Amino acid sequence: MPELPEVETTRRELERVIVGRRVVTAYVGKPKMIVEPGSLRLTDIVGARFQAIGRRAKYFIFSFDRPATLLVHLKLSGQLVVRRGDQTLAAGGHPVPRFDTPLPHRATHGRFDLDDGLTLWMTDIRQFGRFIILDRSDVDGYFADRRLGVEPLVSEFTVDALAQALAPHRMLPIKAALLDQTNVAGLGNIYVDEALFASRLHPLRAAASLTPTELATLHTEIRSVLSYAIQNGVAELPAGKVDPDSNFPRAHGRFSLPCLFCGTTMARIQVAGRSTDYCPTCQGQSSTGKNPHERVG
DNA sequence: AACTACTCCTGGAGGC
DNA sequence: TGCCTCCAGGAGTAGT
Repeated sequence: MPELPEVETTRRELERVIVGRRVVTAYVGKPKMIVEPGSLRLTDIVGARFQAIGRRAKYFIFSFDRPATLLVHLKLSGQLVVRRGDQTLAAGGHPVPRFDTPLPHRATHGRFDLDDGLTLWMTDIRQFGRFIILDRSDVDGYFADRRLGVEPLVSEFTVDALAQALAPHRMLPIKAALLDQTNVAGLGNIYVDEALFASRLHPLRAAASLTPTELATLHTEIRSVLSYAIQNGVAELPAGKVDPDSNFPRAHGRFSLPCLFCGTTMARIQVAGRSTDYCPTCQGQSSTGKNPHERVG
């Protein structure tokens, strides 16, 4: 499920390959996947040249040498692949179907032929992904309308910013608060579990109840987990389960497996309608800020 | 304002 | 083998 690290690593791959290329054809087979809030249409990017590929939260921002701008959201199961013939030049997102699958796949819904023989394919088993066409000047407003929170990897994301975002949520579980894109933008189910595990925080702790020490730890671990994933390969769990011998992800997908720190069997609960894996020992309800590992060894 | 429940989809897994 | 049910989850919306 593409979260911030998957979108960011994919963005970098795409940027390397398609910036400077010109769009020859733009086709999206499912009308419901096209969002055109203004006067611009998908066809308005035909003939345009890619200038830059940006990212905000889990949105790709494709900028061109004209005002028409394309946002892409992969939601749960979208993937982007750039091919020249059978050769894959860039790929990212949900790994099903496999990135080397012959395209178009029956779940391929977007096809953008570029000059230089390249094609950008969008495949999405669940059809939740979206192509959003906006005027360049309306992009900031689009995100503002969604009240997207701070980006966790920019300097504006401080401990204080995190504290302010969580403060209104007196009853909401910290897990639910971190999934809410208006608080922090870009985290999803996997990396919230990872950040809470690394921070030794129980997912049901009330968001506004964190001590200053816990907030500082959570702030550090959110950045650490995201940065690690971007640097070392992303956490995709095609079958919803992690490889038992892998040490990443360390929490999500490890339900019923031993905690990598203390050996306790990892538990799974539902929080905000999402499967949430955590260690009952390391992430106890204690709000003392004491690290359970100091006792476990 | 804060929070919950539901919706969109389909493939894969597990039960019998 | 073959049904059937359940599960996975980002984000928008409606309702409490």
